[in-house]
This record gives sequence, structure tokens and C-alpha cells, in this order.
Amino acid sequence: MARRRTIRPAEGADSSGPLHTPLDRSRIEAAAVEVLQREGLANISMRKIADELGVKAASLYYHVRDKDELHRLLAERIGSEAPLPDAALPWREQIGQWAADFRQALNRYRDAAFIMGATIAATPARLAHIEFLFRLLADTGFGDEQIPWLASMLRNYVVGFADEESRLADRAQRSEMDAADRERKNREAFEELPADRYPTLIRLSAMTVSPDLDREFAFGLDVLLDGFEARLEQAD
Amino acid sequence: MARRRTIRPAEGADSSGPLHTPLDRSRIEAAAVEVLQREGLANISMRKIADELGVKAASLYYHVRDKDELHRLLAERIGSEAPLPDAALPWREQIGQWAADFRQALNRYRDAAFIMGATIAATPARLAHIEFLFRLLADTGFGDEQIPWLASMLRNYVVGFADEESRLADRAQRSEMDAADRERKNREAFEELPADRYPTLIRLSAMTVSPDLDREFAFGLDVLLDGFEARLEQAD
DNA sequence: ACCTGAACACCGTTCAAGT
DNA sequence: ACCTGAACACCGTTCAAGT
Repeated sequence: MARRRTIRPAEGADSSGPLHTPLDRSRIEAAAVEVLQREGLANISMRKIADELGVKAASLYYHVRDKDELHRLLAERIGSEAPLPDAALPWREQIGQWAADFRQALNRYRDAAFIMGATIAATPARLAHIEFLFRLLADTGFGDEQIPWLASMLRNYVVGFADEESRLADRAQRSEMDAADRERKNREAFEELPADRYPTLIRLSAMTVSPDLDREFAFGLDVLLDGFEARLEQAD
Repeated sequence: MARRRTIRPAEGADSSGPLHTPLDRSRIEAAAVEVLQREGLANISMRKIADELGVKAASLYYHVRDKDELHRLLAERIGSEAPLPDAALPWREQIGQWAADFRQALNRYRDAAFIMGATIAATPARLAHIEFLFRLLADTGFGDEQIPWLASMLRNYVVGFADEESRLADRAQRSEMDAADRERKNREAFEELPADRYPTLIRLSAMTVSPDLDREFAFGLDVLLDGFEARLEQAD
């Protein structure tokens, strides 16, 4: 927060370069994001993050317990970028907003869904999301026992969806084919399947190549919320 | 399938021990499962699998392209252990059976949900599951365009749920506390949260410690299927 | 055809030592 | 207080060479 004693050589005097901006958790986090976006989660290493900062890997351990804490830092950053919706909206719209914003935040970072899934949500921004969902569901009239379960379903839906999206994006990036090439190759793969064993799969293959992810996402959320609503009616 | 020339020293004559049962993909798979169950996915290594087989790591590469192929092998094995339900049952019961069996198969292996999520389902048993879901949904009367989406939701629900379960199990195993200890510690963690920021979270904390996972799983599936049913009525 | 030795290019983490 | 050198105990993968 406040500018801790950073003891730089008196502003402009004698300073021949950056001269060692001191390390801290936020600079490490920024470097980790840099490496994440460039190389993907699987290829992040303490050594690369250190390189990014012009420092040795061992130095990171003064500020950060281990690689897992780095993951939690990244997860919290991603979570903090998803805003909470306007509490004046009807509940279904609030959830729709929340889900769309959360998905968008996840899609801004490579492998974000995986990172969220792999770490526990014990940090402020992520807890705020859960508090938001719990509160909204409670205000809407769902039973106390069901609320954590329903909130889990929502979270799981968005994270699972984004996870598939990021895998799609990764595969697209790796194979240097354009969308049309991928579509053709996909179609060929389906045609090679034994037709007697997977007839429905093959019949519907046209539905699964070149997907409209935005529509699919909205559709699934709607299905989910219809299920929620059925529980609401029961309670009355 | 058939017994390929395995050229063992003429049955019983002169054989002083196992004498190098030759490597193959299925023995490698079995060893990988062994290491997986003992050490968890994060701690599997080609070297450990090789050790398990009394062989050098390099040897594995004659039978298996890389570690990723090993993951696909594991995923297919897990998928193949979940049976498909009786086609005579009503559709909701079929899906209920399928989900319960799939979840059970996932819970038999450490980090199984993660492995399923990380690999693409291009192997026979896993394709058979998708074919089953597609076919059932089609027979039930869902629109062709919706079927892949709905099937994804089901798969995502079960895998996501099992993923959380396995994380719970891992944490339970790591911290050598018993269930009561964990519950107490969990409760304490909630009480330390700033009460003004997370009131609902704290109010409902009793709902989230010591969860009944079987009930939660069945509940969530029911919510999902209520949502499905709403789509069915619309189509009429 | 099947397996290995040896190497390459990496990892995360620790810790005594430096400033 | 903050950073590093050097080491430890590992990785996945390749490939010439052995049988």
C-alpha cells in the first residue's frame, strides 16, 4: 500500500539505470502472469519467473513460500477481475451477468480455469464471489441447505466450461491450422469412426464441429437455472 | 489378443526366475496405475513406472510415445470401468445410473477426474459413453442441436463433482487429522473470517463442513435433470 | 525387435554465505 | 533484510549402441 522505504539513490542523482527495483510479491505475480501468458501453465517455472525479473530462482523463496502459493496468487488475481453484478437486477439476470463476467475473466488468462480448480478459494476476491452467490440465492428464497450445493453447481458449470474452452484454444494454437482446416480435420476424424458402434455420435457430428461457444454457454446456464427454479417452486 | 511369440525358455526347463517378462503397453499401464494409487498423479514419473517394472525409463519409449499417451491410457481404463445402464429404464433413471457409476469409477482412482479432464475422449470406452448419452437424449426427444450441449453438461457435472471429491480426499489424507478434527478446524477458519464482509458465508458455514456427498451429488443431478425436462416440454 | 547408457536440458527447493 | 551460489534430488525425452 504505502510507499515502504525503497531507498533509491536520491531521485535522478547518480542513478545509472534501474539499479535493482526490489522484489516483492506483486512484482513476482506480474512476472508469473507474463510467463503464464507466453508459455502456458505447464511451462511456468520458478527459474523462468526469476529470469523475467533479472534475479535468481532462489530469491523468489524469500517472498513466496512455494510454487503452490504462486498459483493461489494467480487464482486470486483472476477472481478479482470478475466484477459482481448489480444487486438491483432480477436474480436470473444477476446470475447470468456473474457467469458471463466470470467466464470472461477466466478466458483472459491461459489455463485460468485449471488454476481456479486446483487451488482453494480462501482469498478475499474469491470469497466475495461465494458470498455473493450465497446471498443472492438466500434472498431469492432457496433453502439454506441447498444454497452451498447450488452455488457449487454454478461455479462448477462456469469453470468447467471455461476449462474446455481453454483446451480448445490451446489445441488451436498448437496445430497451426486455421478454423476451416480444423473443421475439415474434425469431420474426417468423425467419418473414420466405426459407424456401427457410434451411430448417434456420427449423426450429430455436424453439431460438434465449429461450435458457437457463446450460445452454448448461455443455453447451459439457462438449463441450469430452469432446474434451480423448479426447486424454488417446490419450496412454496 | 492372441499369444504373440513370447519365446520363454521351454516351460520349466532351465528357467531360473521370471527372466524378463517382456514389456508391453498393458504392463506399463498396470505399473502406471500402481504408481498413481500410491503417489498420486503429480508424483507419477516415467522413471518410477520403469522402476516398478524393473526396467529403465528409456525402455518405456519403445512402447509409448510420451507421458501424455500414458495419461490417455489411464483415462481410457477408468472410463472402461464405468458400465452403461440398462436401456429399458426410464431416461432419468438411466442418467442417474450412468452418473452414479461414472462417479464411482472416477473415485476408484486417485486424481481420476483430473485425468479425464486433461485428455480428449477419443478412445473406445469413452466414446461409448458419449454415444450412450447422445442416443439416450435423442430417444428421449431432445433437439439435435441441444444434445451435445446437454451431454457436455452431464459429463462436466460428474467430472467436476468427482474432482472436488478427490481434492477433499487428498487434503484429508495429507493432514493426518480425523474427520472430527477437520470439522473443528474448518469451523474455526470460518469464524476467523471478517463477519461484515462474508455474513452469508459464515451463516451457512454449518452447511459446508462435514458434507454429505452422496446426497449432494443426487441433489445436483436432480436439479440438472429438472432443467433438462423444462427443455423437453418447450419442444412439444 | 527390444532394451539400455549416457547424455541433454531442464525442474523445485534448501541453505550457508554474502551484502 | 534481502539476495545468491551451489548443491540436492529429481524430471521427460532422445539416440547411438548393444543384444
